[in-house]
Amino acid sequence: MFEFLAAYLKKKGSLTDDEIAQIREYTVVKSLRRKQHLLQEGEVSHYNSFVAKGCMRLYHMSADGNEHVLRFAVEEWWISDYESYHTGNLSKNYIDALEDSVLVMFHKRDFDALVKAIPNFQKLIEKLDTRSYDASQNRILSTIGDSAEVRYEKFITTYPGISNRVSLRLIASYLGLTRETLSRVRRQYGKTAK
Amino acid sequence: MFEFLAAYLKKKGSLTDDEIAQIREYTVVKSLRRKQHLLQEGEVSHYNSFVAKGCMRLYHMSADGNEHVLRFAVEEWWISDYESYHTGNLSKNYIDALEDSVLVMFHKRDFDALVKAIPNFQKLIEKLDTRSYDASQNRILSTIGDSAEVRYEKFITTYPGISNRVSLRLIASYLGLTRETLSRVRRQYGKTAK
DNA sequence: CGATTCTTTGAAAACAGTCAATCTGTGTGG
DNA sequence: CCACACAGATTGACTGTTTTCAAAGAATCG
Repeated sequence: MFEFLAAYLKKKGSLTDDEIAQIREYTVVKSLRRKQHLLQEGEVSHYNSFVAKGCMRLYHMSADGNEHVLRFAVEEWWISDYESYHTGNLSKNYIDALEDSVLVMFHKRDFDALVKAIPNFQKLIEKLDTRSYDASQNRILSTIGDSAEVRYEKFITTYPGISNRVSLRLIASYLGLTRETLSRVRRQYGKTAK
Repeated sequence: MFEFLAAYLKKKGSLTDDEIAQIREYTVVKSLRRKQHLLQEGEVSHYNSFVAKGCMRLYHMSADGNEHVLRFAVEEWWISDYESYHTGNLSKNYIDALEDSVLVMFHKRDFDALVKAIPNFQKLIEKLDTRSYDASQNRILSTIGDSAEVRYEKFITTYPGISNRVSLRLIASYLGLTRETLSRVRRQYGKTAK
């Protein structure tokens, strides 16, 4: 399964075979069945994980038991609870598998060392970090400024690979809507879109 | 005005006087009167700016003329349209001064070089970047999961230095509410809070 | 196939937005 | 010093949107 990460590093970061071999040394491969958890609230997120196969989700559970999806991650995305990962504090969130999945994981300690040691890897990771930040800003803007219909529309056009793979309940949760509202919004959207 | 940045770098990043002198070489100091713009839609955000004095705001203007505040920045905060800054693409946003302000600005070219050259500076900036990302995640979570009242409450407790300095109209815009709704929410909050 | 989860629908209630008017505080010019 | 203008904040009445609760229909998994 490491081969998926190797191909990714070659394609996106132009890493050499030597560099990739070096990275391989520090990986842990983990398989998760659908619904299994990678992280639970109260644990520290020590690992940054590359999704080689499957679909993962980072979510928060509020006091009244409501789930809110913070992120999805499919093949070639990375996932961790970055707040806990960065600070070492206990996570307030959960990560679980929405499908049977395979992850290539790095302990933060090793990941940081590799980033420092391999300039091409560093460049790639920095690019991902800034993209991720920019995506957050766009999500904030859409959430505070767009109607439910527009938010849904933007989501399925921005992340078609996710929207046709996860349930509407989860998309609604990501968008900050109830499933009922999303259901009604889609009916409307179907009409106006074509 | 550079002295404000110097003190900040010493305090937050333990930079030496030599390092600070080196950084000083690349700064541009700019004063803005209230309501003046630092960046307009369609320009590229080439600079990262440290707020030495005053209060700035980054906002988006939607097609129908609505403003949405993406960020505030007061003393010791940094501001830029990071999406444009990172990618070099034209900005979709505006930055203006909410009060008479003084900025210590770095061209991205120089800023990147300094980050590379001064490890302590790099460490400080990386910490800020991750904090900024984590704050974005928390804002997303609050926006999709909390009621208007709770969002307001969290805002004023998280950013008291901002909430007692900017108008309610702007806080409403930051929270994704109309000023009327925020006004009503506050009346309720005043009752339940004490 | 049965059980479970996901999606849709309906009706009522809660919430937030719009528009228009009023109120408040601040600062300016006469 | 007062009168006035101005911007920000509040209020009321109304409209539109979203949630809630309950129930039923569709799809999926074991």
